[in-house]
Amino acid sequence: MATIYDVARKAGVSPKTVSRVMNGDAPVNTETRKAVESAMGELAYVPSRAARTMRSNKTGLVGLITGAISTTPSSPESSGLPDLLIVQGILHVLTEAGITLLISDTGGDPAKVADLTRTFAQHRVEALIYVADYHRKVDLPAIARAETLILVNCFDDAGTPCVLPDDRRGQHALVARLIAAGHRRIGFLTLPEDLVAQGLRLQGYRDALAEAGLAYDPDLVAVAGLHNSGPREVTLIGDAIARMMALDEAPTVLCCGNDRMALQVYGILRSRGVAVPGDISVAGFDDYKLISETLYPPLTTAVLPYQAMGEKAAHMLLERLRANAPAEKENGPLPLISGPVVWRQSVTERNPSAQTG
Amino acid sequence: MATIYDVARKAGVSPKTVSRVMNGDAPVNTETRKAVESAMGELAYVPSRAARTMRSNKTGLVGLITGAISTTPSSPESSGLPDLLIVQGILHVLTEAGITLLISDTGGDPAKVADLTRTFAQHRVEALIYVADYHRKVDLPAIARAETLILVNCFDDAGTPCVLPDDRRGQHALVARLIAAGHRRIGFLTLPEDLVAQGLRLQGYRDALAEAGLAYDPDLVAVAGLHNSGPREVTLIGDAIARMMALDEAPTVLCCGNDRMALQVYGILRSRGVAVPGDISVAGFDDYKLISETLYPPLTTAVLPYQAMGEKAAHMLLERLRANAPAEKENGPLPLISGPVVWRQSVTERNPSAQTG
DNA sequence: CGGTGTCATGACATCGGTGTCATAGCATTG
DNA sequence: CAATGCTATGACACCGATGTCATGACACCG
Repeated sequence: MATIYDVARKAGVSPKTVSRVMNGDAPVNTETRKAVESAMGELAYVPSRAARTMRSNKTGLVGLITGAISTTPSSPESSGLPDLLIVQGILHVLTEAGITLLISDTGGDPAKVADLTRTFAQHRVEALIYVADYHRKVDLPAIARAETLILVNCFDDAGTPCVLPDDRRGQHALVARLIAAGHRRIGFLTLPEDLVAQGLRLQGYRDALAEAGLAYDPDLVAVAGLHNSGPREVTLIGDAIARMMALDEAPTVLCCGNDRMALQVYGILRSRGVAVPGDISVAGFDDYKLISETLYPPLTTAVLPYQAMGEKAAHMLLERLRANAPAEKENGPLPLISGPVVWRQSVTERNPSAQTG
Repeated sequence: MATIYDVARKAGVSPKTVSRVMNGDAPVNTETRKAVESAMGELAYVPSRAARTMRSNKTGLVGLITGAISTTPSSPESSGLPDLLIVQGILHVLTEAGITLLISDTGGDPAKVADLTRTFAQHRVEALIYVADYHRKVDLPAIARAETLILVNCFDDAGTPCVLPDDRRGQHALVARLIAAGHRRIGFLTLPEDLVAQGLRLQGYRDALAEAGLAYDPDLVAVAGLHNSGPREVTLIGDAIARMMALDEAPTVLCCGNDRMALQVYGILRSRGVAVPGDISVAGFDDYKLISETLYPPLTTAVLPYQAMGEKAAHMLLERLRANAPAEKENGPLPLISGPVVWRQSVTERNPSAQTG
């Protein structure tokens, strides 16, 4: 591979002049520039980042870790998707900014974090991003010390900067929209109770009810999600639905903890001869398009903006890099990213005047 | 950040000796070694890859590009998932091998490939991987010249090494298994005709029929998939099903082009009062667990082993790197990766003696 | 006891860029 | 015309590792 010396010799100038042509940091005579540029072209010269890094201490690299990072055991709600979508969002923004992403995966083994971090350190990454596969608290090994570090889809006790989904607001918006559509009895089949998202979404649900002056009825709320699909979850959901449908005032719509659960609810309801949305409406959460757009009828759901979270994290990172502010512990409000409600045909409009929202 | 000189000074030795301790490439006195190691520990020394790269010309970096690479327009069957799963597979293997992956995304713009490739070249990546989001032919810009390059989920005319899914074998295995279960009239709702996978899977379908001595009946095959979900696809699939069900000898099972289509088929069948699998069986393709495990009843399907394809590609890469054989055009048989059939409750066993397979 | 081999270590050059400083050439200015 | 300033360029050192070679201290052997 050609070096700056080869180019310099071919163009009949000094290496430093070639450097100046590349970086434009000092005036170069037009003819000299042309000579250098054609020499670079002929030799297919590509400057070496390694050499450049040696002096400038700027690598243009950022490290990203997905998979297990916490030292606490984790409950894998993991479909493996969210973290990948977040990574895509980060990738777009950073690529645009000329930053190259080093990506590693713990493969589920938290013990590997130390190794990966060291590898990143060897490459002198300018910052680290950790992406969790579902909204949760993490317990960071104290390795990623002084470095700029940003957490996505997770948070810790130390106040490390993070980007989180606004589960509460999302559920609130969805339920408010259901109410606007004329629904008053809103069943809620929640995620497992140990998930952070579950508590927040329940709050959002209650917020929306309170805002509309509706009473909170515990009979309409049931923990019905498990961490994985399977016959046990089908039973759990089925029982919850049966209980709710048997109420004096049965729900007119079922909010599900996520789209995956909604998919199960479709099957369960239909196998019992209950039509969606003819007999009862169904709503999800996440907007996994693979499910929400494909279900028949298509699913009304709240967007969990994974891609946007990734983009937000990338922007925060760029800002910090420019400001040269490493790992500033923020005590301001956390950046909570919320997504819109997507209205599809799985929910009936009981109140034709409520087409807004 | 501490350098090898700092460590050497602290330990009272020469930098070269520190280097020897790190690399173990020459004998070092035990006491000297201990002194050096404790100096490294105290200074939290991490060697610089950049400096190391300067002499050795080994970077331990591999570049990966996803998104549009081809200069030909593409039809986006893309749910965005496959490429991500493939990347995960690659990531696991390469991380294990101590190689760090530089990942970029064209964001759908083929024009960016040149930029990305140049960035990778600056980092002196030792190889390039391109990952497509669905099985297709690509038309590579002639940039990634001499370098070791591997294509995943796609192929080109130039004979660049690639890893592809064995669509034909997968469909063959699935249909053979259906036949073993006693099914004789097997409907096939295929993917759009312009997809490479469609032709291969249709061949697999015919292979299995021929092998069992069953006649191929064109009435049982319909192109019913579009590139995206939506009312048009629902209509297409619905019409195809109606036509097949009205045949003198209606199918007892419907094979769908992929799991997403199967999900639609579930909805369409049930909205017409047709029970799955009571009245008719359904099979998919891909084994997107999010769908196949969650559908009610769970979906019988053929695994499209994206993760395994990624792993295979990574292994091929490692082998080439070790052999130092850049971009050898292979003319041997292509590595086609096939996955198993996953048998779930969406297909009835009509022949109780056929529990094998 | 001198020659030879092994062990342990250091001096020095080098990889490919860039920062610093010097300098030659020419124009401008008082 | 001498002093000053700007343009364009090069010489040289340096970033932090490692490859090459030299060397001093022993041990072993005949």
